[in-house]
Amino acid sequence: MLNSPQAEAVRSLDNPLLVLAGAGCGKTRVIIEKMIHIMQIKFCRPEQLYAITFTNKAAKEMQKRISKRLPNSEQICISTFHALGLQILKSETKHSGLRPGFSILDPGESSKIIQELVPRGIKKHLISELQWQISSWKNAGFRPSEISTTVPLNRDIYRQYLAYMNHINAVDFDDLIALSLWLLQDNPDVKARWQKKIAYLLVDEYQDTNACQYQLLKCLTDCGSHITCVGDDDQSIYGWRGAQPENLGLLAADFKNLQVIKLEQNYRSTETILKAANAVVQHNPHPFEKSIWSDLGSGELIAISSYDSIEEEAEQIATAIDFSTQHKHAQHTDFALLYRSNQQAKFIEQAFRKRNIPYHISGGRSFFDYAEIKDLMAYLRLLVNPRDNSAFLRVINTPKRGIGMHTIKRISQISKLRNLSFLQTCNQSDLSNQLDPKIAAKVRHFSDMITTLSRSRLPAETVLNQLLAQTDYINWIQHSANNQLAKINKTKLITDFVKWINAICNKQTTQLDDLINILSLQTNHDEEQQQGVALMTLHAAKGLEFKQVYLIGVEEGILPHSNSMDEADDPQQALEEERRLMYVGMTRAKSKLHISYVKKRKRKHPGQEKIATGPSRFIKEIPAEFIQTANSPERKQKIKQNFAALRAQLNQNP
DNA sequence: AGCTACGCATTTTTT
DNA sequence: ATGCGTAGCT
Repeated sequence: MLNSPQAEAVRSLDNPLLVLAGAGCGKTRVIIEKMIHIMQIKFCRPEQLYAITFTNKAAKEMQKRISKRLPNSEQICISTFHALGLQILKSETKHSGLRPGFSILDPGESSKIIQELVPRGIKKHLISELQWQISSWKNAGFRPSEISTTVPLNRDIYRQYLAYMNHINAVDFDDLIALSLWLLQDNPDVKARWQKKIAYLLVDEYQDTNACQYQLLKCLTDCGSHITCVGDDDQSIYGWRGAQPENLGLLAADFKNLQVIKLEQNYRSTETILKAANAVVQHNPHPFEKSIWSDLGSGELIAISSYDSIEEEAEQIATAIDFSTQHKHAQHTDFALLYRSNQQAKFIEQAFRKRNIPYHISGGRSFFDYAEIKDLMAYLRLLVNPRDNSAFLRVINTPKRGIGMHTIKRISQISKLRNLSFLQTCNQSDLSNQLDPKIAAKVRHFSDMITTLSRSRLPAETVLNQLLAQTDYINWIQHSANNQLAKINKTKLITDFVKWINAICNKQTTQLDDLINILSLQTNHDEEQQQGVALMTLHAAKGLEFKQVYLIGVEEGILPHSNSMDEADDPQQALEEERRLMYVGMTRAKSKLHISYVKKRKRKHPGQEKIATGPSRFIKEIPAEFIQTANSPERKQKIKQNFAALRAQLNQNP
């Protein structure tokens, strides 16, 4: 059953709608019910219904939930912002300046391109700063011509970057949104077509939209009535990526007759957890007043513990979870450990492995981060997009075929002179005049293989198998692995990739270029192997819930993170965002929240001495009435139990 | 000359 | 456990 504001949000179809929903108040549910409602009253055809999320995970989850309720749900367009951008760019190649088969580059590749555009000898951190600058300009929706900067050189590099990306027929993640926006702005007829195509637009996690995404939304709906945005300003944690929680306010200014509905009843957490989280986030200024409440009872107090070292923190938590699962009927999946940065997971993993506690890490290293997968992706990209120099550079000598840096430099020079891509240059008939004939033969062998395969028009899975066979890739991987385990793991990686591709091909498209684009936007393969205790960053935890949550490393310098304030142009805003991160973490817990901090922690790289760190200021913002203090009788009792359990275990396996 | 292999510093959050 | 710089090696 929906509560009355939820039901009102679902039924409100005649005006633009903003749903301000607190954590755990059922905002995703509103989106799903609203889609079902729209379909049931036949307000539009399913392919005209668009739901936009930020992560693939959220999109998948939504797709799954709606497929249980509607027969033709797969025709509804549920996608991420980036996937929508891709869809627009792909269907409008006539106007975008891109050619079919264009590549999506990852940030590593885009960094290398910037490196090439910048004067030689520029320090690495300046390059990443420039990359960040370009990204921010795109996130703001600024074209090079629209920028007034104190450093005109940066703007020139931005311009050159866009030109080079176009030359190699590639886009980066930010381009998917920015180029889509510019395309619609420049072509009113295309814009009109898309506005017609989208009968109703629903946006999840609206507070995470950046200026560019906001403008895109405005373009797609023409400030029309058929938009529903769902968001929570207290959960805006992507400011560093250009997200503007101000977009919540802009909506009222730009969309006529905006209706605002608040969802304030929380169905997730106990009153204790909710009140404590609210008390923390109330230290931030609030343009929109919300008062979240719950009728789930007060429940347990929040446990706050301090430890001498990160190792001890990990050991104690592992022991406690072990104890709960063995003696208190708790499931491993009831628990989540949340932390500020990925590296904090390392010690927890060690402690968990020692005790054979099952766990999974989400968000960390993904399938697509493995060099082998990047190699194969680059091969596939090059087949579809012969202008993709980034892909070319990755695979020209992988596996090693005796083509080294100097040869590559030479190919690059010739390419520049003739305004060709690297692969096109390799296909030139006079190549053997330009290079050492022996090396030219090797280069030619490579380019022939690529060209033949790309012309073959074979189905994706066959192409991949051919590629693996002709490059002898698996053999090379096994040869380069230095131990047996690595050999097995890497081979499995490849076979998993092949399986993965077969699965996608069987399900939908066999077009190689579609396949590659889908894969490029896939960051982690969060397949249903989500067993055991969940380990993830606070960012990755948004939208999820767990019976018991451990927030670890809640110290000054970690949460709030020192870098976030040092590097921000507005430290106050950065601090507020860190506080919201704390709020998001706390509100993930349904019944029990544990918070811990460490007294001494290894600091940065130089000299590895441990430095004393204090508990986070956010801990002090939790009213004492909700806290079960570390030296309370219950706490002491628990420590005794844990210690006994640990000793028993150590005695069992000496 | 040009390529391969061994070694040294690196992590805030993500599509 | 990756990416870049400097040696040996063919």
